[in-house]
Amino acid sequence: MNTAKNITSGLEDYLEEIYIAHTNNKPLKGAELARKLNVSRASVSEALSRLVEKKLINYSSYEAISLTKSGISEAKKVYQKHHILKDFFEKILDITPEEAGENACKIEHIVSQNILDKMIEYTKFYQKNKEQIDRLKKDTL
Amino acid sequence: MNTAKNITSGLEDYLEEIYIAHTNNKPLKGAELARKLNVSRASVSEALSRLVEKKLINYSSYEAISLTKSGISEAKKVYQKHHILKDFFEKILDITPEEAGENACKIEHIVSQNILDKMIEYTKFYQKNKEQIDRLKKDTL
DNA sequence: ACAATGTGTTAGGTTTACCTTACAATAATT
DNA sequence: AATTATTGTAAGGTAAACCTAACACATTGT
Repeated sequence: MNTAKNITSGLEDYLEEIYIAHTNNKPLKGAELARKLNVSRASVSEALSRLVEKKLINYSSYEAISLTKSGISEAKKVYQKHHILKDFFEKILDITPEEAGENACKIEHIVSQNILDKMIEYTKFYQKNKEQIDRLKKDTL
Repeated sequence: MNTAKNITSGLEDYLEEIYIAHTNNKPLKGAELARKLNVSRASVSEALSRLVEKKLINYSSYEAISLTKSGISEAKKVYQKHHILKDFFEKILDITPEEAGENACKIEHIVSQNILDKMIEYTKFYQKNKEQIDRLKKDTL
């Protein structure tokens, strides 16, 4: 199978960036994507044709890239993973937003759903009990 | 630069498995490594020559693989990362050892040192305050 | 000792993801 | 409209990981 899902980490990064432009209603062209992801225009060109093959985006030369329905739902998944991780790193581990984001970017492609679910749960728990936990922290460290 | 460090995720996996054999004083041959890592003997053969080039292991055909000094220190780093992650997933997020291990295996190659340090800190904090935190958890969930 | 089993390497391929260079097509500016 | 700038693609390469098949070399068991 090589048609729809089975998206690779590499492609997920492109998809995610396209999704961000999509949610901001900013038309996104290949050259801009290349700049955002720090890759060459040629690499973007290849990646976009793979995404078109997989029917995750609509795209033809010189036009803005747009997501298909299944592209949106795939991208949303990746984006959510990213945010669960970033949030967890920031809130629980007190990592700066930049570092949290960089790590989330890489880990989002490989972490299991189960761990993400537990991270959500733990983040919620922490937020509900911030005062008590922070007090415990002060006493410990 | 292609001589010593700059070890890739792929090679780290080989190195880690060699290190485990090393700490258990079990002589390890290529074929056994292939079985452990679920790759072909051919792939192991290639990986081992890359590790020899990088002076991380000593090895010649039909002999047990051994780590050089710098191999040991590199391997130790990877192994520690693995355990910090595994521990954190098990203890803080209540993930099964298997799943924690699988995730650690992949994430160990990409996570930042800073996050690992915070994970250690948090794990320590948690263990010191287990009762109180667990009580809070029961009240929340 | 010799056949069977196990181990290692080579050669030749694949896939993903990236690159540079060069050129083509489009858009923008003057 | 013509020039300049931007954007896109094609061709050709690299590098890491992996594979299978075929063969060479070693070890083990009878």
